Amino acid sequence: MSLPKAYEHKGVEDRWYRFWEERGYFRGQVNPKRNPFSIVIPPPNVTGELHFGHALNNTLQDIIIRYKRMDGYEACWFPGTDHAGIATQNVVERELAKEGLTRHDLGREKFIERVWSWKEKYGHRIREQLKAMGCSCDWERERFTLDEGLSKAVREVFVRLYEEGYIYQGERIINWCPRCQTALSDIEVTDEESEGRLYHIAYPIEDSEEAIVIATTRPETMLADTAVAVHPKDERYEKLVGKTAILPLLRRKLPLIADEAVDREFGTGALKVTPAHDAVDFEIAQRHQLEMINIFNADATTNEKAGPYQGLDRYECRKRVLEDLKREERLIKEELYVYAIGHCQRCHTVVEPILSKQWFMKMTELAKPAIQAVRKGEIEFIPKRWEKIYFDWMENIKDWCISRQLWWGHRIPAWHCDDCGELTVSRKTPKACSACSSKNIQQDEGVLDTWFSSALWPFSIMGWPEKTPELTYFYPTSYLSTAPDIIFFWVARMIMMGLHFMGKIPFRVVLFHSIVKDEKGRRMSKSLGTGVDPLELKDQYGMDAVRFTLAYSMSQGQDLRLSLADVEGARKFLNKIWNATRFALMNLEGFSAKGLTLKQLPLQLEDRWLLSKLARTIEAVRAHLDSYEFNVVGSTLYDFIWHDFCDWYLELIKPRLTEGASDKRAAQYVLYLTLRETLKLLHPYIPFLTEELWQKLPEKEAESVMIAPFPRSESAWLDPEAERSMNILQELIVSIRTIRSALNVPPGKQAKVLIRTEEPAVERLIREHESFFQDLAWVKELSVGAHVQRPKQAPRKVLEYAEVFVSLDSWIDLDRQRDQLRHELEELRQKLASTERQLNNVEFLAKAPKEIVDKEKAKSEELAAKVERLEKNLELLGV
RNA sequence: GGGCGAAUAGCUCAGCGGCAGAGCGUCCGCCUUACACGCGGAAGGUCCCAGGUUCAAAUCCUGGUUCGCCCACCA
Repeated sequence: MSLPKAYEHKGVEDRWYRFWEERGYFRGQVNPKRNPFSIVIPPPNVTGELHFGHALNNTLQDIIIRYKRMDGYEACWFPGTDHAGIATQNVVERELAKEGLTRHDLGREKFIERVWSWKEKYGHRIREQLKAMGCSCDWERERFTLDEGLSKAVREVFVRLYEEGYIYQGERIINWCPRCQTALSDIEVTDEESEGRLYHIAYPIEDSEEAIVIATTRPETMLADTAVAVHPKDERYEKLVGKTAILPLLRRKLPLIADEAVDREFGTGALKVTPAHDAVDFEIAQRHQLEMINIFNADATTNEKAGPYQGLDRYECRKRVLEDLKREERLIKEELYVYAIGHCQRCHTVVEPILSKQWFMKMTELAKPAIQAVRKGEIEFIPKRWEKIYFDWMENIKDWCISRQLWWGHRIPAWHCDDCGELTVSRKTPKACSACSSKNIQQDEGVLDTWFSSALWPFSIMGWPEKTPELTYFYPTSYLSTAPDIIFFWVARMIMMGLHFMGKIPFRVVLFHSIVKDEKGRRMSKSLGTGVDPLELKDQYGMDAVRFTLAYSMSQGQDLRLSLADVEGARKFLNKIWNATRFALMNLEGFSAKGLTLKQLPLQLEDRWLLSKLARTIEAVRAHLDSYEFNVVGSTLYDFIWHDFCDWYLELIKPRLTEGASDKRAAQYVLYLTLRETLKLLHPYIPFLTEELWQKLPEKEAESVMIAPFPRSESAWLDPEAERSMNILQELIVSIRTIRSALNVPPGKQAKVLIRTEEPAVERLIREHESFFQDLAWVKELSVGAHVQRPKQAPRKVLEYAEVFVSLDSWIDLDRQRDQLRHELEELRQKLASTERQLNNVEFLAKAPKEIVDKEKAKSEELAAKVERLEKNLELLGV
């Protein structure tokens, strides 16, 4: 069997995905014999395409679920998608617009059919993309938030919360998007700073020459004013309170009232009260029983209440109002003014606060146990600082506007009676009004906020409200991985709903992953044109490379800047693994590990050293996976494989792999063992390549690496003595290489090396491993001992326990050697000075722990010795 | 207005009380038969600034500077 010299991912990845899927490895079953480990996927929007945020998030989930699956848990990753109310409806409306149609042209039923067919057509794309990324989801458990089962859960929750008094209908100021033509919740509105104007308008006082000047950024809303308010303690306006102002243009009489909500510092200290178009004004109006006038239609054009201004777009209306105010000389002043203005999260239209009858959920009581669950540590947030953000929001939580004037979504299960006006809220479509038995009932036109169903995801996906075995076994889930920007939208609400309906937290750990940015530090976004399709990179570099890069580059609490150079680096790492395996396989032909144990084999120093390193690597990988430090796991594996395994071990054992070498089998066994364990350690990160290579192993532990047991660190492998010895040999070899390189000696040129050491153990170690020096430092002749004399003008390197000389006769580059020594000496002197400063410090000697002081002393002695020897050396060179 | 995060090698970033690290880039030398997608070596740092705590600070505290992100009903 001969493999190509370079790893080619194309064709490999998808083949193995099919292999796993066909064998059912992704399935998670209720299995009392094992401990469950479950994850629910943050459901992507059906209409969406996966971007790098998804790629990162799902890679991290897949790493964890693969790790736990290999480690003996009954692992189950529940996948699915979200119907994404507004987003999806907008997409389909845009499609219709291309045909010159609106949803109203189709009507509700036809429109929803259209969205469903869109969903059927494109909804599977997410699944295909996740598969392409290697995600080991249990596809037989895939759900969609508008599925029959999940819709049932939604109705059940709505009805129960209504009956319990948490859900109510009310007339409130809500955020209205005139483009989407629906109410929004507070968190669906994003404030953006924008430059506007602050207009000062004079409202005359009835029966007086006086006027009161108010300031506003939205002058058109004056048409809906029903009062003017000042602060009760504002002396400037004391005598005006109780009088009547006249609304310019419309000449409506407005009471002048006093209310604490007015800020005396702002503008003129007088506030126009517009109860139907401002939340603060609405509250003032309630306190003073003011009239409430709504001047806007659903599309933010003015209605009949705007009088002569009826039928205008809100900005056109603003323009006309301002012109007329100018004409009437009521516009006193206008100034440039930068202020935050709310925009629709989905379409970026400026949101209009409008008084409207909507459905709300009372949150304060629901939030309490959810706060406790995190405070008591039942749910852990990583990084921890998100807990504070969660607490701040939850402790000041407002009622949640859950109704939307959309067509795509869960229809609100409430029916209004035309006869008695009462509401019937019911799980099933009622035949008659529950209050008066009238048959003239109409279902509420609205649907629920898309996040309403997402909040139930961790248990609705497992079949709730039925009492399924899955719920008993897999709930609560073990781990949630998500983007920090949906902590309020989703995470907080899942915790509240989970506690309320299941009586248990929905997950034990929440990892808020990094935000993925592009190379210039911009947030990846399709609308900004900075989005890159993860699958394009899969094509170019292979998904394994992309996965490794993402996991390796993430860092808890930090943004991740995705760099193509890093992906390229990961690809090279894969190639390195490919070639190391190729080398191993070439040398394992005919080898069988059957019946072999480490104990009976003549292990060499390098074998014991590598096994010790392997044991530490396994330990570190497990520990850092358990704490979700994916980057540390990545660098641990990278260092072990590239540096310990390839650079040192493979090079050291090459001579032993030749025919007839006496300890060949020991090397083969360690090689085989390390390769096998390493492939398993790597598998969660780079599932495709590891499977490809696993299948080529001479003796497979399992038919797939995916179901092989995750490595456990063997304490018997730990060998501190071997590590110390190898360190010394490595240091000596590097010293020789450094000298050679400094003198421009090509590797082909063999050198004579002398090592002076006064430590017998070091001397013995060197003698026993002379071949290391020949193979790795191209040494021809090696003399070692306490009485080794430095050959004339031989360049040297000073170590703690030895001095290394390289005798190179004719081709010594003296200048180079001298520069190098000077540089080194300077560094050493600085270090020595700093340690001496420490040791002359009485307080350091008195207060620092003994081992630190001892370490410092030893260091100082070594440095002093080195400096002295170097100085002598330089003298000899005639400096 | 409040809160949070970042600032470390030319670039991208780890490290977060006890000898300043990696990858990429740069420079020098190598086709040493697993890998030139490679091997060996090297250069390169006021750890943003100013104070403080400590025997000891890149790391902890205070205050700044610059950048980024959240939250908030000054119309």
